[in-house]
Amino acid sequence: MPVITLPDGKQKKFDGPITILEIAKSIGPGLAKATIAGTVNNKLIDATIPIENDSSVRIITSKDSEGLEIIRHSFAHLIGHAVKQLYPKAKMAIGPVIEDGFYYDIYYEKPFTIEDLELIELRMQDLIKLDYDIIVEVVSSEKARKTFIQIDEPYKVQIVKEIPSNETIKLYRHQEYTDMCRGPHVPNTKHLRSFKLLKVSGAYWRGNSENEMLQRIYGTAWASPKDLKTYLTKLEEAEKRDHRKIAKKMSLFHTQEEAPGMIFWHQKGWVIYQVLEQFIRDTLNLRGYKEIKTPQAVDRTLWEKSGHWDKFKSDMFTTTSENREYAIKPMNCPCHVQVFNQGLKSYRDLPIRLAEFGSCHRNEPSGSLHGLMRVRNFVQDDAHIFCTESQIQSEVSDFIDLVFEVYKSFGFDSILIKLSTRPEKRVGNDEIWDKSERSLSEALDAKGLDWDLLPGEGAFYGPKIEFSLKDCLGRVWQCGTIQVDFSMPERLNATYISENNERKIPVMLHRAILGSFERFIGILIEHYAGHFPAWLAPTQVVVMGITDRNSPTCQKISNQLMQSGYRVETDLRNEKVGFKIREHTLQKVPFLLVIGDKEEQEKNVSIRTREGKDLGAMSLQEFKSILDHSISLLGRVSDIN
RNA sequence: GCCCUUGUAGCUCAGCGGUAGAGCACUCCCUUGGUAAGGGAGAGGUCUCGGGUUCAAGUCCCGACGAGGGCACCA
Repeated sequence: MPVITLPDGKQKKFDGPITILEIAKSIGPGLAKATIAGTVNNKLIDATIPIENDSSVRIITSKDSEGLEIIRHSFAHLIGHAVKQLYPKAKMAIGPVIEDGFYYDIYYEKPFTIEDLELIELRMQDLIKLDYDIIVEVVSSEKARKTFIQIDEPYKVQIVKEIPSNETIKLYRHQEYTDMCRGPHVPNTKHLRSFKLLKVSGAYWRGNSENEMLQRIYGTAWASPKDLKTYLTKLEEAEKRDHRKIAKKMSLFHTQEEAPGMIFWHQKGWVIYQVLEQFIRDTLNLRGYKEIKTPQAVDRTLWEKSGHWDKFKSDMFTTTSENREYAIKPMNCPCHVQVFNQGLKSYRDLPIRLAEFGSCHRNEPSGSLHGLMRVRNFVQDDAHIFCTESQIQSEVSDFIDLVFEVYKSFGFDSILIKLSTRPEKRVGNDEIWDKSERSLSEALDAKGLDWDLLPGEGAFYGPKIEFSLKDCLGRVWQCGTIQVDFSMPERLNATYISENNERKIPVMLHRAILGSFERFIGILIEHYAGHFPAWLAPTQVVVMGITDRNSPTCQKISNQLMQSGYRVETDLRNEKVGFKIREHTLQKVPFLLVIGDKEEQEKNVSIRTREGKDLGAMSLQEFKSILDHSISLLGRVSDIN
């Protein structure tokens, strides 16, 4: 005789075991219709599993976030149902929920094509329309094992094997199709309405590249057709922001076959790059960093000493000369230690902060290359801080402030922070790792920041904090980082003289704010959709005339602006002003300056913004102050779109 | 690196066995026009590269390279 307590505190008494669905029915038919699952004492449960004891219960519909997740999970099963009908020989592996959707990994002898995907989607739609009940069955792991052996699902058998044998397993029956899941799932396919299969791709079984490759079908699903449409529109919009497309239209850079993963910067892209570099240089100079420059290619013996040769040999580009082997540097730190090692250092000299805009090459796997986001040649806003152990925390703390300040200058407010700790392949003893990891987490906590722990994801020489930004597609890109390194200074014989006149080994902090300029510019292109704030805009002003008569004046005004240090173009082409306005607006130039007879007479310039706003006529002096103001805002503008 | 898709004019794309096509851009001519495309003419391609099938190959097959989407990797 369970007593059921509802979220509003109301209690209901039932004569015997009762299901979520039945409780919902007792409240009202509308609710019953919308019921997807429930929670019993805050634990998720299927709508059709009987509750025996007194419990507090919550009913879940598609309006709850758990509800949407359950819907997506059930859609994954529905892929299974459809696929097994169409391709009986397919073997189902795993089908989890992911952000905005779900996928299913499947083994099948032939690769699925786009046409297969359409067929599967159509079959799913047919199955949904049957409004069939999904039957959940709680069984022993032995029974589950036998079931999957019987229907010849080897991947499921493997998964069952890894579940402790005393645990029960839930089987979900979709008519003739049987799947297995922690659940819960929707009780009927009538809850599955708004979805779309998006793509097929390869994926390793268990995410391990040693294993066979399965085929992954991705889909998205939502509580309503409206939500689905909103999401699909968002995807389209995001695609328009793709930095590779925008960069082509704006002529920022290109790549070509002969140099995969390396960037040919065009003038306009290079302007952005240089403005960024100077901005970081100025910022670092104010904070006691000393900029240096070190060699591109260094003898392999240095990389052997630093430990890179051992761990990353195949990822480095090498070259030989006169029987000596060199590696093109994949990072700057070993060279920075060489600079530190010149001359005897005292504890009084520490911390020493050496910065370099160092060009690095890494032979990244071909399949990982992606526009500016993942390249083989990149430049970091790199620096290494040599300090004592007692200085670590304050250096880390200052750096975190710096990162947030710099990101703010670009208008980034959602920053993800992750702390990565010791990996399996590493140098240095556990005591050192304990100390390093603690110093990072304490610095973060002292600032009251939210962060995620990534166990085992640290660099081989030390733990790290990573700062990541999200791009328009929701992909997360790591930018800033700070890494504690107790090992490399020792390996490369860095020392300083302590207060007690002893030789001691400094701690080294590897750190970057933007990460690579390439990636950061990629993120900026997508973030601004090409509408760079005036500070970064490759061309800040275009001066154009109405007729040929106005050309000399245009030229004069352009020259004046250029002499004041602005980035200016002059458009004297034999085209109508509307045509020129259109072109430069599409090129996202922030300010368009129009000169006609009227302006010439009144010694004015007419201003139009790329947003289409007419600022009217004004003196050149007035315009300059508008431009100065716009530039001084940096990227701290919320209305850039 | 692995799986799938893909590579035609400067760009975006059509053509899918029978001697290369469109729009935009480009060049020239006309037009001097007041805030998102004025008009006309012309030029432009070893169809990524290398093999093969065929009387005949952008078109079909194999391979290489690049690109796209994932997976794996990311010091």
